[in-house]
Amino acid sequence: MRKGAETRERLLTIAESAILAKGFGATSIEELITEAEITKSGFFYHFRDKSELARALVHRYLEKDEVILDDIFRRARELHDDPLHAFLIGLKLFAEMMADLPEGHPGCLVATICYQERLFDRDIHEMTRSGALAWRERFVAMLEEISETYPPNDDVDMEEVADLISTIVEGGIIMSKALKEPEKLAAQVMLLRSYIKLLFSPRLA
Amino acid sequence: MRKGAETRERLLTIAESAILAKGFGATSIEELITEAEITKSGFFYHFRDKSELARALVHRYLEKDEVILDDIFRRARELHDDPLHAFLIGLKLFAEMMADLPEGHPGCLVATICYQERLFDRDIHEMTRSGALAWRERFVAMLEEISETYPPNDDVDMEEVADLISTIVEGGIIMSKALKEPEKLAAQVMLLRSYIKLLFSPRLA
DNA sequence: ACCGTACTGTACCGGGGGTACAGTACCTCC
DNA sequence: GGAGGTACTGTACCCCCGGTACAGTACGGT
Repeated sequence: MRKGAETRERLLTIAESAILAKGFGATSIEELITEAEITKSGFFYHFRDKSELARALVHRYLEKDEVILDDIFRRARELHDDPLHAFLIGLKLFAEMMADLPEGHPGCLVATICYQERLFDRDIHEMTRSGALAWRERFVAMLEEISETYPPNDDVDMEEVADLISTIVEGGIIMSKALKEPEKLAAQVMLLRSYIKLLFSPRLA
Repeated sequence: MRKGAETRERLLTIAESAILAKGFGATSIEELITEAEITKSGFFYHFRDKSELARALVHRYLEKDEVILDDIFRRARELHDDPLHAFLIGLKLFAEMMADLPEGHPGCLVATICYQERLFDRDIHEMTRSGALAWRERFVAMLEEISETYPPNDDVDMEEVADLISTIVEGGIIMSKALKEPEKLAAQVMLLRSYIKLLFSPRLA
């Protein structure tokens, strides 16, 4: 039981980094078991097929992601009681976390899956979609609380602004990779912070 | 000569949509030649190997992209002589173009390649990087002209703002796909427009 | 008639996904 | 201390696909 879960986790970790670097279709079960030092039978003991591996991967990824975001914005709220300032602090903490990744962000599983749609079944697409909707709901709640105190300086839909956060993180990861500038992601998140500041700043009314 | 170029173009078009839907590694030469109705030998007559196909694909993609952007921002400038208003019009035209894609944006080749780095050689990475730098230069030039007349309302680096445009397009494509909301991309580009408006609007100084 | 272009046809190799089982080492619980 | 479950290994096998090699050919222009 204990040992099985460890091997499974090791397989998932190896698979995640391989898939983010080469894509799902180009990642062979062979290379995963070589790196994990088990046999092919061992792999199929843990996962019925490659598609079950994908499901387990996305499940684990989204759960970890939730924990990280919960943690950052909970700490931000502890540092400042005002919703706008707490949110700006949260974005700063997030940007710092992205800047602390020495080789840049390894990539988002949701993005990989979107760019290889045809390889995955309806289940996986449901999972990534609800992951993206969870991001939206999290940020919409914060933004609506902010706009109660600070009327926005432009007529924008808060749901769109919430999605803009995910958009900039996803886009920032790609631009970091394309430009080979790992620090780009953090810088783009800080620009988002600049927009939030301008959007809600009462001095500019 | 004439017929050869046609077949080659057909292969590139088929390959592009297959790669954007399934990834490079998962796209088989077999399926490309089946759809193009030629033999495997015919494929290898046009491309030495899969990697040469990739190079040709990226080359064609970036050239088309340049033409489209040139066109949009040239027309925008014809519609308004002021650099800020022309840029805002250009973003609107761009958003409309994205909204007119009935099935949503098919995806950006640069993004696919970034998420499958290990499958491509140095040449291809140089091509995608210079593509991203070309986007930056195009927008930096416009933004600097704008900031001569309209001092920005926040202390931001114009190179970062230029990259934000690419970031939002790349991220918007992913969010459209993840959420299965094709109209999301256009909406996110319009939010970027809102940021540019707030950043340069003299009324908010 | 000849030459280049644009292919087709055939044959072959090795690797990878996936299936099917039989066997086994180890631990736990009764 | 035996039974049964967990977590594997070992072996054998099938088919498909990427990729290579190279011989042959239909056709259009000069």
